[in-house]
Amino acid sequence: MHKMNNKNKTFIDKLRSSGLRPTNQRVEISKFLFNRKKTFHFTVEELKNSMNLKRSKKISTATFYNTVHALKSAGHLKEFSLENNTSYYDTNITSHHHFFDNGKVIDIKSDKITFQKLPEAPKGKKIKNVEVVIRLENNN
Amino acid sequence: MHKMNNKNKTFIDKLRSSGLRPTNQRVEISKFLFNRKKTFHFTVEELKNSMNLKRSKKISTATFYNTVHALKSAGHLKEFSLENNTSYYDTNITSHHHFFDNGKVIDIKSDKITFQKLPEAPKGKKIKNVEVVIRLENNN
DNA sequence: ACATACTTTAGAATAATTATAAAGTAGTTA
DNA sequence: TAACTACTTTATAATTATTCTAAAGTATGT
Repeated sequence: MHKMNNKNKTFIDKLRSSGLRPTNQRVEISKFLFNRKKTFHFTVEELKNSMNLKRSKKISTATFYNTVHALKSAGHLKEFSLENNTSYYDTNITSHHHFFDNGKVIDIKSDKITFQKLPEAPKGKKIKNVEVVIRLENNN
Repeated sequence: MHKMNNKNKTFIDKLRSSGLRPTNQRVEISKFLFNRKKTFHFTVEELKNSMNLKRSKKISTATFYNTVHALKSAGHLKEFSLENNTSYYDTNITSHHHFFDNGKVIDIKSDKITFQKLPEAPKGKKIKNVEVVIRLENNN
């Protein structure tokens, strides 16, 4: 039994609140995802490659998928899709919006977009969230 | 050489302007997609199944994908993605928005949503389009 | 230490999509 | 029409992202 430092605390909490025991692999993934100043956008494949590159003992694909899924289901990651049949995840789970620029994703803070008019939800339904995607192209 | 009726004209034009010769298969697909009053949302798999169900001679998967792609590239179809790694297409190519309700898609006319505030595009970029997705959930 | 339950992993399975290459069809030209 | 060329269709293989499976490993409570 070793002492746990504060840095790791947060990641471990996210794992626990996702119903996951904090195993070594999961702690490393969680640390990699959340131990950063800026929002991080990634696909599971990208995450796996960048983490495994520097490791002698690789973490398996299934573990990456399982961990990312659990974190997402618990609300610690946000999922979104581009037009390439791949799931992207965002460590910024606060309500916000995105610029899409040729596959590159840039966050837009929620307060940068406000609505003058929004439609009513159909009867029996209510609005869960509103997401705006602003597609960019080059000036010429 | 047979006379072409007006109904077919539109579909054939869409094919030609997509760089596709109007073969039988393509004309039938184009007709199926565009000969309808309401906007049509579909995946290639759904399109294939619903068209091939009533046919003795099936149209191949590759032809569906090729035709849909060309129509999309030419701007006759709009592509969008949900969180299930499948491409959806929309015969409504005018700028508009969507409700997503458990995988079901409902169009929102462009004028139903207006903005009070929108961010500037990053330098060197300009805004190509703005798309809003309103996710729904059941009341209570 | 034991038992039970949860994890990891490699590899198989699946689903959506794209690529390939052979056979078919259309359009053009002589 | 005959011949030629270019474009199409198709079945099938290949690819990519993801999920499933089952065996071996690890953790936690008693």
